[in-house]
Order: sequence, then structure tokens, then C-alpha cells
Amino acid sequence: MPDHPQEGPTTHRLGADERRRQILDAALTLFAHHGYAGTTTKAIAREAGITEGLIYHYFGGKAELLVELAKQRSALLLEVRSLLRDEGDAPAARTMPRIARGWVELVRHQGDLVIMLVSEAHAHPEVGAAFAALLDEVRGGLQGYLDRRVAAGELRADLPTAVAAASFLSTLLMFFYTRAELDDAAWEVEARRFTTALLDVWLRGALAREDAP
Amino acid sequence: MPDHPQEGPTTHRLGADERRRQILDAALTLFAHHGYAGTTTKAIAREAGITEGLIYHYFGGKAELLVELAKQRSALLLEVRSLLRDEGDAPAARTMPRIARGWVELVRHQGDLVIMLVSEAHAHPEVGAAFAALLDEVRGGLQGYLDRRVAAGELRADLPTAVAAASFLSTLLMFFYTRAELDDAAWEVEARRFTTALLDVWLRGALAREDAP
DNA sequence: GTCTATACGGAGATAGAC
DNA sequence: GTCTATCTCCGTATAGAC
Repeated sequence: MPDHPQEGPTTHRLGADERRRQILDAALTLFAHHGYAGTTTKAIAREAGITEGLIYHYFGGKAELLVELAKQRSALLLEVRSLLRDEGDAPAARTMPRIARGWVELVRHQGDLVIMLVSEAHAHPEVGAAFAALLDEVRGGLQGYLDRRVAAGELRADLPTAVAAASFLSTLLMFFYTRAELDDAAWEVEARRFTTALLDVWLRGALAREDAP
Repeated sequence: MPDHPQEGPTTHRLGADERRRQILDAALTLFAHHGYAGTTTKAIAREAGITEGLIYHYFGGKAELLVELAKQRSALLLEVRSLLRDEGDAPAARTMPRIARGWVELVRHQGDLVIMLVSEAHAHPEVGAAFAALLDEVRGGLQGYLDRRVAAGELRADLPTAVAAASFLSTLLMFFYTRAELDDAAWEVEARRFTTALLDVWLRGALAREDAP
């Protein structure tokens, strides 16, 4: 990959990639807070610190911003994959708390993206598909891990792993969605408390009997 | 859910209440499918089979439609309350399936309202508040029931009832939200399958040990 | 109570100077 | 690469006829 060094006395000019990111970030923030249709190109330009016309130099139009952002879920997915891979086949009783924390922090960290995906899911098929694909991929990953723990005998053999995984993830997702406006400190406390209690219920429903052979 | 068939502008006169409902129904359908900001007053009029001007005879403006619809959650709440009350203090093992089915059918039946509440929650504080209040009220009701089952000794004493209730409800809500476009037949099948599996995991995590001392 | 006609502002988008 | 100026259309809302 060749570098594209901006040589010369570039004062306030930015590289194309950097500028694109800046515009997308501005759009994402506003889409999450006011919705796609409720956000004007003027507001995006203002948030990004540029003028309206420049948006059209980098993108075909407002709609393209939405599509581009929906694709960003791949970035999110990469993080999730590494999260799940790191845990390998360690015991669920010790690993699930870490997965829970990782998922919660991920969703929180990518909060605007998640809010946008959920909010616009029904108005824009591409967004809905991206959201569904994201959830499904994560669910599939977690399910795979659970299946391995079933095979290892830690989790009970008749555990419906797909639904168990979906329940786990969607509960935490919904928790975030209804608490997104908490400040970081309050969020830390609430999230920890909620996650702990959820693991209590969930693990008991999934574990094999301790007194099994 | 397909759009209602559009009737041309009618000369029929309706009672005020009936006309208001008609307009609100049209608005709800469109808000759920295209979002509030993505819906034009023209489209609402068309969907309701009237002209644009008439909307302003019955409502102060587009924003008032949204607020009015958000208040409708009370209707939903009433249904939920009766659902929970009917179950009284019967054993959870036999009652939770009925509660699950009731909640799922309710959410499905009021699908457009639920989608609107979720989708617009972050863009409009009033809607967000209405959604939070709805979930919280239902969660509180279910939690109350769970507490009684704990007292009765059916559910374990250290069950975190608030989180257990929240998890149960939000899992099913999210299931609906990501499957809203299924036709009724497919929905029946999927919903039954999913609910059964969820109850399996959830109940095992909540019940007192059968082999307890 | 309902429709027709229209005002008014703002939205997305383009052209062209620098 | 960035901004200024501007175009066109459409969205909300109102006035007034029937």
C-alpha cells in the first residue's frame, strides 16, 4: 500500500480519507440523535465544520452517507469476533462474564451506530438488513461457543443454544438502548449491576447440573 | 404490514372522534414504516383518504399527531395489566408460557405502535419517555408476579426478579422487532418455537432446585 | 366538516469561482 | 479541495369557498 503523503504547505486541507471520515462521523452523530430524515445536510456540514457543498464532493448525496454508515458494522463485527475468539473454549462460568462485559462495552462504545441501526431499521431496508446481519453474526458466534461448552459437558446437552445466545445478547442490547443517555459514571454502575444479575439467571438456566456424573 | 388501500377524497362526513382515529391510524402506519420525519402530511392525508387541510382541522400540526400516538401506550398498558392480573398467583411453570404468549401477541398486535416507540425513542424525548414508561410498567408488573412466586417458594429466593423480568420481556420484544415483517403464518410458527425455547432457559434459571433440601 | 388554492420557508443538490 | 451563490422542489401550514 503506497503512502499518500500530503506534501506542500497544506494548511487546513485534509486527506480525502480523513475528510470522508469526518463527514461520516458528523452524520452518524446527528442520525443517531435526530434520525436520518430529521437531519439536514446543512446540519451535517455544520457539525463537521465544513460547508454543505463539500459533502457532495465526497459523497453522491445524503442517502449515500446512510448506506456507508450501515456498512461500518463490519468494524463492529471485527471487534466482536476477536472478543469471542480470545475466549476460546474456556469454561462458560468464568468466560461468560467477560463476554457480557465485552459486548456491553462494545455496544456502548459504538452507541451512535447501534442507535442508528435500530432506529432506522424499519424505514430503510439496507439498514434493517445490516442490523439483522450484525445481530445474527454475533448470535452465531456466541452460539458456536455455547455449542462447544455443551460438547465439553459444562452446559446441558438439551440447551437451545441459539435462543439462549439471542436472549443473552438482546437483553443487554435493549438495556443499553433504554439507558444510552446515562453519563459514563452512572452507566458503569448500572451496567455492572445489571450484567451480574443477568448472568445469575442465565447461567443457571444453561449449566448442566452440578451434581451430574 | 402492507399499507391500507387508499380511498379517494371522500365527501362522507364522519363523527369527530371517528375522524380523529382515522387520521391517527394513518399516521401511525406511516410513522412506523417511514419514520416520523420521513412521513409527509400529504402522505397521511392520502392514507386516511382525506385532504391535507383537514388534518389541521382536527390537530394542531404534525407534531401533535406524534404526541397523541405516544399517549396511546395507555391502551397497551391496560391490556398488559389484565393479562398479568388474570394469571393471579398460579405456578410460574404453567403460567409463564401464557404470559409469554400474551406479551408476544400483544406486541405483535400493536406492532406499528411498538415500532414507532422504539424507532423514535431517541429523536423525540416524549416518545422515549413513553417507551421507557411502558417497558418499566410491564416489567414492574411481571416482577411483582415473580416476587409472589418467590414468596410461595416456587422460584428461588435469591432470584434477581427485576432483571429476570426485564430479560424475559426485552428478549421477546427484540425478537418481534427483528421479525416484524414476517407474515402471520410464519410468525405463528417462529414465535411459538422461540418462546418455547426461551422459557426452557429462563425457567431453569429461575426455579428453585427441585432437589433442594 | 371538508376541500381547493396558495403562501412561505427550508430541504437537497449543482455550478463555478478561488 | 473548499467555499459562495443559487436553483428547484417539496413540506408544513393557512385562508377561505362550499
